[in-house]
Amino acid sequence: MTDATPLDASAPRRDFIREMVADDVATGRFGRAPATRFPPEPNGFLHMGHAKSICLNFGIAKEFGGSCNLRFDDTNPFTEDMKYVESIKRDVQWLGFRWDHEYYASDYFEQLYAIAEALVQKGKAYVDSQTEEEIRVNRGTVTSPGTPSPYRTRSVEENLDLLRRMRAGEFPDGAHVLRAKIDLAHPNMIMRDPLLLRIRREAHHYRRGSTWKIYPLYDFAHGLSDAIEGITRSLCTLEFKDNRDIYDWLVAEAGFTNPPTQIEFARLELDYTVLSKRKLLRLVNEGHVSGWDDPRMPTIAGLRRRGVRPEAIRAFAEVIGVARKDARVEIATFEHAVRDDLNMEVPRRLAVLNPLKVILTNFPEGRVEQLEAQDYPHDVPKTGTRTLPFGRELYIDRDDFMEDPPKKFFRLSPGNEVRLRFGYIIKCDSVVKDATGAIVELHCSYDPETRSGGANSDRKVKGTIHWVSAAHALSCEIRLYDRLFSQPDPDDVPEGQDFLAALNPQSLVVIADAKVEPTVGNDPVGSRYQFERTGYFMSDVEDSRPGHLVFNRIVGLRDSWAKELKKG
RNA sequence: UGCCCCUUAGCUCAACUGGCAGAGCGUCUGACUCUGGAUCAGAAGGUUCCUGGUUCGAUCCCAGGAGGGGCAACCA
Repeated sequence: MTDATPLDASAPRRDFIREMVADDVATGRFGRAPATRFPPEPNGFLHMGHAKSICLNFGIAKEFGGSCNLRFDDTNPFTEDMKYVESIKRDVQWLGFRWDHEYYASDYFEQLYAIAEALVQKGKAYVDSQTEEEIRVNRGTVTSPGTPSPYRTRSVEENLDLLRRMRAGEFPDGAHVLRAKIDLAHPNMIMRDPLLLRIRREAHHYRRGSTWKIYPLYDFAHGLSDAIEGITRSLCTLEFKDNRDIYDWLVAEAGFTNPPTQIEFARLELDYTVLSKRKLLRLVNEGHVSGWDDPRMPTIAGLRRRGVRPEAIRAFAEVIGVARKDARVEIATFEHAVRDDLNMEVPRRLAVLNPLKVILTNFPEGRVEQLEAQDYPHDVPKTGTRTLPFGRELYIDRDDFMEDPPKKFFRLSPGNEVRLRFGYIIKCDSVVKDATGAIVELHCSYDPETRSGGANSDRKVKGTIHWVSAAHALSCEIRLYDRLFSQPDPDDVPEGQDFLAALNPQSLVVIADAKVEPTVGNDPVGSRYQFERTGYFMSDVEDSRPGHLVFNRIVGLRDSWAKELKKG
């Protein structure tokens, strides 16, 4: 069939999963359209790793004209909560996907129970009454076979009786457990009589209340839920590779014809952060961040709050691709996707993070000029302009002035000239300091001939810096977010410490009184900008309001000056 | 004393199952010249972990070896 398909250069490159799905379609293997599912457990917020899976599952359904369900894998009553299902639904939709059906594994409990009884009837499952400890010990180790439980040979009648009484709530937690009867010496540990059902007599399930006294384990619930829904390809991460054996065993024993099959792919690992709901939950619970939507969190909610657009996340998912090898992705790859998206979308504005006052000594007192400023650079296919007030007193960024600059410093320094973006070329004449020697302001002169767009505006100077008019600028709070951890792999810490030891104390730096051009004052919250030469920002949807503007740094601009400095 | 997965450019990763090995970042060079800490373009860069085998042809298939990872939760 490959010969029959002409090579199409414009066709997107496919990963191994899409290849397999394409093959399913070509051979009619499943006799139905490709069906996938995204199966989160509602015990935490979704993060970047889930985003990868979402893009994969929903993307395949879309590309192949199939379907994708959202199914909550809610089989553990101790950890799950309705607030998480709501956040998950919101996040999936925000990412730009719509599910065909919304399902809950907890709605399949009755069917699962029927399958359990059927397995018992067939002699393929039994009730074990060993303690948790005994079960673990008797499972053996990776290098030695386990020993069968003394209860393994119970009669079908006794098993059935016990199972029904488990369900009826006659036994306390841990008294009995339902196990598949497979092989205690199986080379795959998963297949050593895996547990199917456990007693949770007192548990309160967030959806089923106290009606159920027994709950299925992942292996028992997952594959069968897929089969019930008619999924064709069950996509999961690499660590479930060994579970595939029990997946296949169960759907076959349950009598499903043409059952779904599992394909594993590498989970996402991102530098300088953690992608584990357990760890993210600790960050939230122990107060290391302000919540699941803290802009430093790699959660979908955190990225959204920070200002990242769903387009950037989807583009990122596409570039990292999917493979069968564990993949640790550099944070720079993600930041690149974010910049790449924002660069083409958001208007430019001028903001001064660390204000240093500049007085133009030869500019008439009280005079205000209106300068026209482009919203987008020449290579962005968007247009727009705004007017910037320009006066005798300005603010520039402290970083843009050096009293004793190194060779390649093209910004302002005593006796040197620099262009003010959209404005004039100015020259630094003198530096004013306070008693401690700290620089308090600069006295400069401007060249009236060099106004932007004017007749003689083409005089060249080495650098252009951003500025705001002191009389017109709006004060604002700026939150500079940086990576949450100070090392690429937060888990790589000395013996006896955990990932919290790698937390970056500088991950949030708040600038209480920055200055921004007045044009942004009435923009709605959630507006995004590039503050020229600084980075991309979004006004915070929770805390920003007229009179108290708050901007989150989404991502900085590529910083080649920092590299220059490093080179020394 | 097991079973399974992985090893490709400086780095992080792709490569549609046998047909000239690709991308991002980084590096270098150039362009624009009012983001010079932005943006854009081009280039350099590979013994595809090692050793054998099969084949006209191997990153891909087979055997052995080395290195990394997953599996022994009544979590998912």
